[in-house]
Amino acid sequence: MALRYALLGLLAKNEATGYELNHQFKETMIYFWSAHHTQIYRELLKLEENGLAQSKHVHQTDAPDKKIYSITEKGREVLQAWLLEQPSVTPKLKDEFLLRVSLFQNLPTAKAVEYLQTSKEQHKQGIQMMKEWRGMNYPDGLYKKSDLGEYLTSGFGLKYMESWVEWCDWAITELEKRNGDE
Amino acid sequence: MALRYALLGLLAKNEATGYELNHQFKETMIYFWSAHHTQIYRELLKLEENGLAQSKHVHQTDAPDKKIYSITEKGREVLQAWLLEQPSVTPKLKDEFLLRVSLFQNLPTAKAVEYLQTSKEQHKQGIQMMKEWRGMNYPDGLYKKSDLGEYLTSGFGLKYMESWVEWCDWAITELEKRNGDE
DNA sequence: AGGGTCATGTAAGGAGTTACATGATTGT
DNA sequence: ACAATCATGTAACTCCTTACATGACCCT
Repeated sequence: MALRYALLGLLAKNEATGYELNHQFKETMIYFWSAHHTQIYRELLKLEENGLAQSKHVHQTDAPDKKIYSITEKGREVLQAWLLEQPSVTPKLKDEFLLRVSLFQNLPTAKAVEYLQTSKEQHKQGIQMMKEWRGMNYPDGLYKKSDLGEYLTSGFGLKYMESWVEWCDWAITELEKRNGDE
Repeated sequence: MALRYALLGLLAKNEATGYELNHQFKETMIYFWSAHHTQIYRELLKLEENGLAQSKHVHQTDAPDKKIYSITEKGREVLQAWLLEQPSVTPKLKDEFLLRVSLFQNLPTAKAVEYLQTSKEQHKQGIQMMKEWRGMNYPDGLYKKSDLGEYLTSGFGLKYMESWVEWCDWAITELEKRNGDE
């Protein structure tokens, strides 16, 4: 059900096409949600069926036609109700990289260190990109009220990546300490 | 497919029943993977079908009968091969709480702050529990080679929760700064 | 000439969740 | 008396992923 509310949340800000919503997902939600475009398009059809969103068909000559979705009053109410519900306690993360890390005793140390180093570099790049994005979107730390959630979660994303990098450094040190006794 | 390797990884350490594997998941993998017992039992049946694990039935009088699974040579090979594959770049986290946070502009500030405070307390308790668990399992920071992965990922879990708490503090401050202009 | 962007979808299959089912023993 | 622990599963359902499909325009 969460995808439904993620889409309603984005539509509560601005009307958008499925294509745009897909990009917004990738841009601002990577650190806590993800969805394929196929899933987004199907969920949008359901939103419309249930009267939570409505669409208007727009004909274009220079590009394929598109459907612009907007949230309905009922959609806003449903979103509100969900937000006021008691959130469940479970975090429920799924990270395949950490799953691999949990099995590092089955790999040669050098290979494990290599994995960590690659991941560290990727996250360092992510930090760089996030900083630029935030600098662009919130100059001088200022943001619109409607961007509050995005501001807070992008702050989380940054912190998450920073602590990931620190953890990589720690883990590499730990691996190198043990190097030799395998 | 990842669940399959998670189970093979646990079985590579020790033979275990589905019931035990379910508990091991909850104890040591919460910060990067999760699975319901129903899924685990189904996957174990498949592992056996594919010759990656084998089971022996054990009759008990004081408790229900059980099936002890152990990894086969083929299972170890398949696990090895997966570990050596290039890990994919995508993190693919799903966190319903952060999804709610991303929509905080639709909630009264007081409610948003309350959510953050509750989450902060939960994570502080998690840190406490994790520290005790690590103190018990790795006295003086020492661990067995076979626990390397667990040692590294539990270190990650600790760091993750700590940075979560820090982020909550920051987010609460940000919310309180804006309080009044809604 | 080839790749990227815009734009929307269907179909098939795999992964994950929820409800149901059983039943003895142990602890509060 | 009631809840938790041990122990395993089926069935129905929803959610998510991957492959396939179309086609014009723009940039290098």
